[in-house]
Formats: sequence, C-alpha cells, structure tokens
Amino acid sequence: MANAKILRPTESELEILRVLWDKGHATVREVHEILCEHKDAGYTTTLKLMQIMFEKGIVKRDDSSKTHIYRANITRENTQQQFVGKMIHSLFGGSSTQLVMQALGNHVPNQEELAEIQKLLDNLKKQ
Amino acid sequence: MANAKILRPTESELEILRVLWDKGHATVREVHEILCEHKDAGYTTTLKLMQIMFEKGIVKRDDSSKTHIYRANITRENTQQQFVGKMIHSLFGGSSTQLVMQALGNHVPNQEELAEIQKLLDNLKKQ
DNA sequence: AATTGCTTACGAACAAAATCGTAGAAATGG
DNA sequence: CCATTTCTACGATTTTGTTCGTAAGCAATT
Repeated sequence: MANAKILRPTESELEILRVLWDKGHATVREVHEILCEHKDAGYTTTLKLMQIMFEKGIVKRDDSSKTHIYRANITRENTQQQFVGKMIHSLFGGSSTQLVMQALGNHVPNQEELAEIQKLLDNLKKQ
Repeated sequence: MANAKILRPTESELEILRVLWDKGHATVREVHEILCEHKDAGYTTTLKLMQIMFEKGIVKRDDSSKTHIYRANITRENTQQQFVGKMIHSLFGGSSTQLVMQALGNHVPNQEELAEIQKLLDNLKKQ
C-alpha cells in the first residue's frame, strides 16, 4: 500500500464520483457528457480532474486500451460517513440527533421511508 | 439590499461562526482565544478572516469603539439547512432518509435522544 | 514625552482547486 | 495514405482560501 491518508474529495470530485458510483465504470467522455447536462465546463477540465483523482488514489483506471476506463476507489458509504461525521462535528456540536432532526424537519419523507426509519429506531431502542 | 448571493461559509469561517453563534457576540481577541485552544494560528489570521467575513456579509460588527464587536449575520439553523441540503443532494441522491439512516447508524444516540426523534417521527406520521 | 501593548488595516505570499489551451499519439474513414 | 477526430498528457493561468508580516492609531503607564 502506498499511502493511507485521509481522502477528502472536493466538490468537483464528488460530482465525478457520483457518476462513477452510479454507472460502476465510465470513460472521461461519459462522465463529461453527464456533468455537462448541469454544469458548463470543457472536456479537458473533466479529464484533468479525473487524472488528479487518479494520482490521489480516489479513482482507479484501466489504461489497457487507449480510452481509459475509470472506477471509484472509495465507496459511497465510506464517503458519506466521512462527510456526515465532519458535518455533525462542525455544525451540530457533535450531536447526530440534531442533524437527524434538521434533516427530517426540512425534507419530509414519505410513509414508506418513515416506516424504515421507525424500524431502525426500534432496533436502536433495544440496545 | 446590496447583494443577495448564496452565502457558503468556508471551513475556517465555520469555526468562527460557531464561536459567534455560541457567545452571541465577540471581539476578534475572544474568538481567537477560543480557536487557539484547538487550532494553531496567528492573531492576524483570525482578524483577517473576520474582516473578510464582514466584507462578504457573513458577520456584522459594531465599530463604534476601537475594539470592534462581531456578530453572526446568518443563523445557525439556516446554515445547517444549507449544508444538509447540499449534502443530501450531492451524496445521498436527494434522499433525506438515506442521510438519517447513515447518521443514526454510525453515531448511536442515547435513550433521551431516541425519544426525541420518536416524537418528531410521530408528528410526521400524522400528516 | 517616550514606552509598551493592544487594536485595525492592508498587502503579500502561499496553497489548493479549477479551468483551459496546446501538443502529440492513436484510431477512423475518406 | 492523408485528413479528421478523439484520446491523453502536461503546463499555464485563474480563482479562492489561508496565513502572516508590517504599519499606523490609540490608550494607559511610566
């Protein structure tokens, strides 16, 4: 293993990761096409970003053919955890409950989701 | 009104805001003292940051006496909402429930907090 | 009045992130 | 076989955030 540092994707890197997590694997072109639907950037910008992510170890790639194929090298779950943890600390005084309240209060879930949360809550209560 | 742009505090700015939210108002010196407990930075660094935040409109200040007194100009709740919303979008595919599950799963709350969440959940169910 | 200590202001340096232009290699298709 | 397209690589530039040194003002103390 080369380097086990903390990997903190930037905002732009996150956008790219989302595509990779979604599709499993993708070329720069494919990623770029999707990003361009909402964002406005040149192709080489996306390319450069992905190259940097590769150097950082955030993504891996298969360069056996001319057009490289990229994959995420960190999991969505892990990244979520990282960001949620940081946010709980920096904005919610360390209280995950505060975050939960905020999230539930402002983005109301449907019945099905409520049931899901209830199930998790019941499990937590038993401990 | 001068400018109604999106206010997105940086990481350092958030640290300062936390102090201001906590104390209500504070001088640069006071903020700096508190930051220094955990961080290592010069006084003028904190000063400069707060000056920039003033220019951005993130904080306001009373400069009637030589030592200026700063206050937050955005609320904690609003900022939380901003960040939570952004995170739900960029990392949880728009699903607040996913975020809640993640937060509850990894930072287990105590009984009291569980009850609080339950109460909110009950309210949501009634709608 | 000079010294000391605290304040703000301000510019400069530095670092990290994002953007883009250009060059050259490889494939494509007239 | 040449022209066009599509890649990657790489360096330059811009932008944004962070850090700090220095100067100047003001007040208290000697």
